[in-house]
Amino acid sequence: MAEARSVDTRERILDAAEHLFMAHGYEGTSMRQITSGAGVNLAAVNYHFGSKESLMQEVFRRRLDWLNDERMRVLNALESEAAGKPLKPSQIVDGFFGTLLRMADDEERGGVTFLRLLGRTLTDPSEFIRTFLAHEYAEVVDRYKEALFKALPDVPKAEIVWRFHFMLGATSYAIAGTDALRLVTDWQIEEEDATDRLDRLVPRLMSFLLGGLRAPLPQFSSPTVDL
Amino acid sequence: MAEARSVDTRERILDAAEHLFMAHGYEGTSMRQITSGAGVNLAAVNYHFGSKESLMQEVFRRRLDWLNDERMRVLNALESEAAGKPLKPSQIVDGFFGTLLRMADDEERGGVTFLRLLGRTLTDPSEFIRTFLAHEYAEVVDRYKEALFKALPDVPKAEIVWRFHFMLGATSYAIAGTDALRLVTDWQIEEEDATDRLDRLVPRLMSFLLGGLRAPLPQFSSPTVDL
DNA sequence: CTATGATTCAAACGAACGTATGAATTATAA
DNA sequence: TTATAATTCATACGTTCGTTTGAATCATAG
Repeated sequence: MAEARSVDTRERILDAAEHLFMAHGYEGTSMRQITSGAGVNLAAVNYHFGSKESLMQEVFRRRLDWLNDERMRVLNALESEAAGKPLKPSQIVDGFFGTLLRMADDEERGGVTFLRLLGRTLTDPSEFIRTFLAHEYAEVVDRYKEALFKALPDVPKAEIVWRFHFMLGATSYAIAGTDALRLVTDWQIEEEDATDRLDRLVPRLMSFLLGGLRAPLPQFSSPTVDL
Repeated sequence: MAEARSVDTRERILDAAEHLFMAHGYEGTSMRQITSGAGVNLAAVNYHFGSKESLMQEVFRRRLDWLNDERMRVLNALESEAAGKPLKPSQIVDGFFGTLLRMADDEERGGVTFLRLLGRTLTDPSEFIRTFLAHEYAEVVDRYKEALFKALPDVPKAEIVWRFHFMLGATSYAIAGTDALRLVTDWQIEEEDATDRLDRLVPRLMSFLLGGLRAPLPQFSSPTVDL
């Protein structure tokens, strides 16, 4: 078997695809853009991955396998250290979302490119993508949900699930980077440069997520509560 | 001028496009899907709108013009009633995000279909779409940011802008509907049916957003704060 | 060195894409 | 009714899409 070349080619394709899918989306990226971006022959994608869909899945699997393993490892460590007692919500939130955000600094694991790709893809309309991601995430999400149930016994489970969902949305936007509505413009934030911004993003987002997670429960029945 | 037919045709195209863009995205929807979905000739889109891009913009303009006018109206009313005093954060958040969410019940203004489309499009990679949306939103976002600055004088402006961004993300996911990671499954929330869910979503999300907006400020310097 | 399998390559496939055309049809106004 | 403008229609254009093919090139094991 001649592996030396093919491994290189596979990796080059994955890198190019990751970047292009991030920049232009799945449907908006053509095979020819990918292969020429990777400097390989057009047929290489179908040879190594079978199809464009399979390539997309492999782009995510390469990163998500490590991420979700790491999330599991962190949660297991926290729980064994707690010895049966409930964890702090901040620990759980940091284990799930902090672990994700810290990938931004890890260029070997895709860095900001993959994070932006993931953030944008979570709302992607393509059915096969959402199905694939849901499957990749199912186990780890379940574990973290259970941990939150135990950590917040007074909050209805349905409420926790919703707030998990909201936290995912806030995080997704935080990492999608290019602010959807140009809310964060450079002239507005004079005091920090671009390198600082990422370091500060994590504590910023964590404060927000925890504030939302532990907010007072909503009052359904009463009309127009004035809080 | 023969308006009777063309207005019908225009509207039918916009309705079909709105639904298809929501379900399959901009790039994932073809002109032929749109025209056959609307029951009109293939050439009708280019005749009435000029191009696919212009159609996309018109799909949004039709809804956003009303939404942002309404947001302005609400904020103006609140501010004139407050007579110079700062507004409550809850009033501002409800004016911006509540006004949006209440479109879900208004079938004449697109209902949940448009809300899902908007939620998904805010992270869309296409440059022309983000540019267009940023322009459509610029004025109203600026006014609401200023109101928040005044309502929260002790919070650094940069922090408020970021939290606005986070709130937008949480809201986007809340309305994108099809839970990205299948977090919210039917069997998990037995006590409420689908019709209830939307009514309850607004107070749920409002609690979360306000909790996040008013969360303690993040501590940047200290490593691994244990809150 | 040779044989075998893995990989790369140029070229082509049919299908679908957004758009344009010019004639046919319909509505409006004189 | 007739002239004129607006709209619809079937059809086709040129391009790009994802995928396939079969030969050429490479690496490696016997």
